[in-house]
Amino acid sequence: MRRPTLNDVARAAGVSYATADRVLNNRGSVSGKSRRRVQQAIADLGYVRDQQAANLSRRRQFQFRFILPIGNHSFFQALHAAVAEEAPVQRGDRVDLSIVGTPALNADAQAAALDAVGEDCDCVAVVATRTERVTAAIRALDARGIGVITLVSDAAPEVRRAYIGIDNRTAGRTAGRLMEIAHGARAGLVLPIVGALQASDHRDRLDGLHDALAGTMPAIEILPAISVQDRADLMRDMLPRALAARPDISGIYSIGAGNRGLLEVLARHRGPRPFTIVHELTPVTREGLSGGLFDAVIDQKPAQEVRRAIEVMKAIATGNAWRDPARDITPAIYVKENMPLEGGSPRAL
Amino acid sequence: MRRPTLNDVARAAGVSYATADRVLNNRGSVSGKSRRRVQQAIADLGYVRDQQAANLSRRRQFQFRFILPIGNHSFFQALHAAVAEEAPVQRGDRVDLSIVGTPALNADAQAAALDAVGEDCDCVAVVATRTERVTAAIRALDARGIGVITLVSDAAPEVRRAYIGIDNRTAGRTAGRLMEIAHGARAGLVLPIVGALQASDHRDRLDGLHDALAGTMPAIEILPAISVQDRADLMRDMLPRALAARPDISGIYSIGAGNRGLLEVLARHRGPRPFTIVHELTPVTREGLSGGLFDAVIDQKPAQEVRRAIEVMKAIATGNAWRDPARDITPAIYVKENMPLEGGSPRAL
DNA sequence: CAAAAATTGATTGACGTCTATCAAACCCCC
DNA sequence: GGGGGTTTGATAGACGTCAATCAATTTTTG
Repeated sequence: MRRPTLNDVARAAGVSYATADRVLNNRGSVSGKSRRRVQQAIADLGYVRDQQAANLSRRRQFQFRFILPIGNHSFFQALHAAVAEEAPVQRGDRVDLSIVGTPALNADAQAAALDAVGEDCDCVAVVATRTERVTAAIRALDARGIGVITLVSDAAPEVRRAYIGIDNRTAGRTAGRLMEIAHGARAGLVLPIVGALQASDHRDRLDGLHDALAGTMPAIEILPAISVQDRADLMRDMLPRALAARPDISGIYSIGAGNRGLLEVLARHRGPRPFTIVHELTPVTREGLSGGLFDAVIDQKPAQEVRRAIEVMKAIATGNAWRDPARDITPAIYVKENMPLEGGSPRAL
Repeated sequence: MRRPTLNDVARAAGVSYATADRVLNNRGSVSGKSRRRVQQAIADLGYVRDQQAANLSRRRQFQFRFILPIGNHSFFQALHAAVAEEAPVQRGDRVDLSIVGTPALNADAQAAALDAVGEDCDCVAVVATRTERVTAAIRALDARGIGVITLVSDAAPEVRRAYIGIDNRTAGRTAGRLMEIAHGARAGLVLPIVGALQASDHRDRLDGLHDALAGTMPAIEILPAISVQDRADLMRDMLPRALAARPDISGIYSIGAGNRGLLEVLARHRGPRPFTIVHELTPVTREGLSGGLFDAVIDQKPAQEVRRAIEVMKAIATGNAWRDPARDITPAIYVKENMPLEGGSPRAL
């Protein structure tokens, strides 16, 4: 019951190993008859190429580079940690991961990091900004034969090979639906809080919120978004004023970061607490969920995205097909009860 | 910049390949001095054993068996499909998956399937029932050196190596929290629908619902559960009567299967529609979500569970440590907006 | 029919690790 | 310092595939 090798295939097809190899890897010239017999034998025996032996023989070693924003956002830190955690595991499978950090939202730095990718690199994943410079840099890399995928934040779709990340408009719609559920069939007033409206992901989420709440009856209205630059201090400053101005606010949708400030403001808030949705599972948002100050977290599961990215990068590097990631990467909804445990250290046998 | 091999390590440590190998795989006898020098060299060079070459050389081939319930429940079909889909992929990585179906909820058949596992099998995953016979069968397998993990439904924790699946009580609590959110701060009446209360997963979910809604103010009350045996026809029969008996029902929590019937009943239902939560993303529940008759689906992401199970089985078979799956396997909440697309065919390059 | 071209077979040496064997070198103890 | 045990080195043949070479055979072509 040993699994068949290419030698078995050759024997079954009545040809030499060399010919079977030529068919399998279509190289050299093979007559139609031999080709058919080999393919038949492959089908009959259920032969599947041993990837591990193949990789060994080809001395195939993948170099993948992740270009990630650095910054004190917990989300980026989590993303970074997720890549770092995969590195030693992948190392044993002949895949080397390297990480380059760039200042967040800096298109020049990103383009520079892309340009700096060496020839030995097989594929690049970048948390992209959608700018001319980055588009050009990605195109240049592709011309050098190095595929680029985008992670978390997309670039121009025509230049990258795949995008691994959630659709932010969908995320916003999901938040809107939760708002609607939380309002029952009552009217309401939702305050969106963004980092900056220039950021396309924030804008998309806000658009999604509008999509979902348009035409609710009775109406759930949406206030103009306040911008806190993803900073907790600005949140502490601006949010109380906004809440004071409109005491009838029944929902808060925090689209970006700075949620430490949000948490503090809500803790001090008098009166009925607005239904509060925030983004990304981080220490702060976990605290908010457990403490009951945040009602729901919309998360993109960065660790899963990273694993998925590596899968797709392998497929690109080997020229195989891959599953369209858009199908299974959707924003996750966490409430207090289904929030996953933090950490997750390996358990000894 | 080739990655270091064990030969490089030996050279750096100033010992022979044989000695380095003895240290790495601790076999034979090695002096403390040599051992230290080799370990130092491993650390210095950042040597990581090439798993693929190692597997090849050991002719390590894993045989994993999945023992799954058969039945016309879409969930089990999805689980089956998920395993079947992984099979060819894993095949290329020297892992053979085989599936054995047993009649659902039949402990004898399950125990028989466990007993029938051959010596060449390295690890077994079973959707278990928590019964004496199954416990004994698992223990017997373990005694033969074949580890057993449970999938989706747990057995006695002391006999299995790991459980891959959601905590059903948590799932029930999650449903309860959604109910609470949907009720705003209003009173309500929730009707739970189970397959059978003997099934521990259904009982756990129901308990979770009670946990979450206990002490809500004003009270959200929970009716006694009706049992529809996971059958759509019984659902069509019993549910309308239950709804007629208590027109003030404001929420429905469908804990098991038979949701085709639920969908039809809700479509015909007059008056305000109860907030409806169901389990498992299947064609029927997708339809319910898109059509707006179901409000939320709690899903256990079977495909992800299967991949996770294979990972853990590999770790068990090789004697490595594995991550505690309980940390990241939590019930997912889907609403209409964040529901993943069906299918997910591979995309060509 | 002969020459040219296409196809095939046989073989070889990697790739990095595992496993085993045998002889040589070293250590400790009496 | 000699004997017994322990540690070490050197080496070789797998594992399944890749990639290449060269000679032998078949087919095509003029």
